[in-house]
Amino acid sequence: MRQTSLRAHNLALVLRLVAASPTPISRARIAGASGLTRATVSTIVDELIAGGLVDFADESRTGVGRPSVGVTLAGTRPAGLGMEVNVDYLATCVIDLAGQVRHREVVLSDQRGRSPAAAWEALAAPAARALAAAAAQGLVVHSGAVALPGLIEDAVVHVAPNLGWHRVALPARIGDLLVDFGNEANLAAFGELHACELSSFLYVSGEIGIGAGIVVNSELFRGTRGWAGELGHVTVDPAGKPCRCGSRGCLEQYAGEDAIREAASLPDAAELVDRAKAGDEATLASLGRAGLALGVALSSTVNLLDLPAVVLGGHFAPLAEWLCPPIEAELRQRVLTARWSSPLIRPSVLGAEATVIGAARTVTQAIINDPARYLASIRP
Amino acid sequence: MRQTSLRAHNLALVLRLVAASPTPISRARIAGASGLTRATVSTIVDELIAGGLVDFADESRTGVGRPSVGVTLAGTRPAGLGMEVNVDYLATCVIDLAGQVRHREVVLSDQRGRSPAAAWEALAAPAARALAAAAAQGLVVHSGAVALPGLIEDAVVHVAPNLGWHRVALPARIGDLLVDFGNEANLAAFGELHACELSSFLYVSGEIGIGAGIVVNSELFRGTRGWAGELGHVTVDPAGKPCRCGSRGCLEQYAGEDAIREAASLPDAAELVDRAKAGDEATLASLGRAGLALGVALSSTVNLLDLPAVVLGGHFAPLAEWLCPPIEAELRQRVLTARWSSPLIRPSVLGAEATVIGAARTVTQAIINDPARYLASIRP
DNA sequence: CGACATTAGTTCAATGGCTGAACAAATCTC
DNA sequence: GAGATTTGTTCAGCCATTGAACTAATGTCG
Repeated sequence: MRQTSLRAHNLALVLRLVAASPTPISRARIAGASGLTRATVSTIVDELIAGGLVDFADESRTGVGRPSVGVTLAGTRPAGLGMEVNVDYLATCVIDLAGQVRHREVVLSDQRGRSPAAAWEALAAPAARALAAAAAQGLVVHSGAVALPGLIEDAVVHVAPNLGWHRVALPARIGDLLVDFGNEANLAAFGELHACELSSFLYVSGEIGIGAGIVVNSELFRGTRGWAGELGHVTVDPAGKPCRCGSRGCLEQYAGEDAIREAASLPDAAELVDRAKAGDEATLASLGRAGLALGVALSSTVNLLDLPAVVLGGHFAPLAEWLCPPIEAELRQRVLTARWSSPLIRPSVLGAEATVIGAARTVTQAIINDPARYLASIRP
Repeated sequence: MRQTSLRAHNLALVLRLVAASPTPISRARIAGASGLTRATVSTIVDELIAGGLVDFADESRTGVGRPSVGVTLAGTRPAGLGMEVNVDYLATCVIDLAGQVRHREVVLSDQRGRSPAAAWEALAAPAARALAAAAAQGLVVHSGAVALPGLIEDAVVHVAPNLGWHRVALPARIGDLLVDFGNEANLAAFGELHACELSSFLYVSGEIGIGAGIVVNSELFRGTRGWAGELGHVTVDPAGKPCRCGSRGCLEQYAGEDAIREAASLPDAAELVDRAKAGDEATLASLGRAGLALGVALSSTVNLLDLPAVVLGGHFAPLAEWLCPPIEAELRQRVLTARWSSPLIRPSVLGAEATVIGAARTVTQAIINDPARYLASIRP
């Protein structure tokens, strides 16, 4: 470790404290919380202000002693562009450093059977609109991130079954913007992490397939190659229904959107919530079976990973009312530690927006985690 | 981060490089590998030598240029005492900084129904013998670690079903020695990590129960409270055999030692290997069924955690010959990524010794990870 | 109302630790 | 034996943090 990395570390430390504070925080309090001296904090804050990452707040604290000048995250300079290519829609969003959503758009557009190149082309227009909207608000977008429903490693999609993609090399930029790529469920979990007060949970993403993001102590667990969280292919019944992955009895065959819809004899999954509310027998039975299967798979997951909470996201979120009871019953029975510490189950806070917001958040979070690199990149 | 923590970080960085090198490594090469200057590395090595953590090697490299003086881990000063309290035996071992096993002892002693206090008393004698053996070799034992087959958190055993323990507070010392406590499977995985060349794997511990340790990028994944890895209670068949944990169809009911032995109609599990070698039909069938169940549970685990390898430890290690084929068949079918990257399955290198060695290793590894703290503790 | 307590922020010399260049040491090659 | 090569040391310089003294701005209380 070099000497300059000490400063890099402390820049990150201070910026993290500013980001974690809901209200403007004084340099004196930063010093107290970080263990640094007030002198050091002042020089570091000066550097962050010069780089446009934080700003002084207008109001100052009132009370005994000299009033403090609050420090907040800058609302304008580095923003993040999040994008999502999913089976039947494209989505974009822009968030600022503070995590505020400043622009959002969803374009219904079926990607099944389309080539990756066609998807990039389709994404170009909403991405350009997002950048324009950001510019209109004085935001400078630093870079972008794209969420995809597939297994991604080193800028290659190994497979994205529901898009029909296979071994697709990903572009380094969309337009002029540097972009990164990530798995849909992982990014949704990342988005949810910053929107709810939980710091460890399993985020279950119910889209056409079922994925999951594992968050432990506020960090995403990615596994060796970033492919952790394939909950949809956890075995629920070894001799069960064949799955298109080649296995049998995968969770997806019992709790996937298509499986629930078919078992409820519905032509369109969008009707599920209404039918369930209306008390439709077949729908309720189908949801009960899905909840049971989810309960079995989640129990195994919790036993393996020791997670205190499960967040139901994507299409599962609005169905939580009917899915939670059977899931909870299975967890109570099957989780070894449930007797004295039962896992919490609840719907996602962000719902369908979790994925794009999470993608955009990776951009801003990378800056917050390593401000020195960002500062070096904007003026060498 | 303070200024002194820069030195602390670099002490660890240099010591880690020394520990990672199989042969003595020169200060010049440490400088090259660490990015520090030769000057800095020299002062840091001086400090480590003064603290007794490393030593200069006797021989020096021959070749063009000034011969280098190698640096190695010191073989004497801080050693670790590992202990294991298991269902039917107690074990102790002493390892030095370099990871060499310098003493080992196993005492057959049934702990079922004995109180925790009785277990500590039984452990005192072998622990004292280990300390004496260490002293006779000039080793200074720094502290100890005890492996237990149960769920442990903050020096409390929540439950250790096979020992019959429940909510047991653990002592901070055994004799005069500071001790720490850990889960048997986790510590075995930790031991195996340093004995094999894999850096990411699932260690499956087949004792009376079935546990697992999850290792990702050379780090143990502990979950939120340290209870990750309860593989034995992953559901293999939702409507299957009832388990004493209160659930149904747990892996332990199909692949636990008792389950395999009973299905093979054997009075003693020790005969399993001989019977299998002799080609006994019932034994082979029982092992086949166990392998299948293991395959199902491991497939789900690999899908969730993205692990490239599975190590069969404990009683599974000598049975690997018969367990591997059905496990591999299931993994090929059920692991989503198996088509292009099939997980490796293999028996443990350390076998039954993995757990105690892993426990002892936590002591020495803690010193290697934070030498500054150790140095401060031995002379304030 | 004014002295004092209190809290925030700045200044500056001192310190700890790393760097880089020059140098000394030990070996090999030709 | 001269030169090339590599290792390790010495030392001045630099960078970031520290700690104490100082200034600044407010509230409190007699």
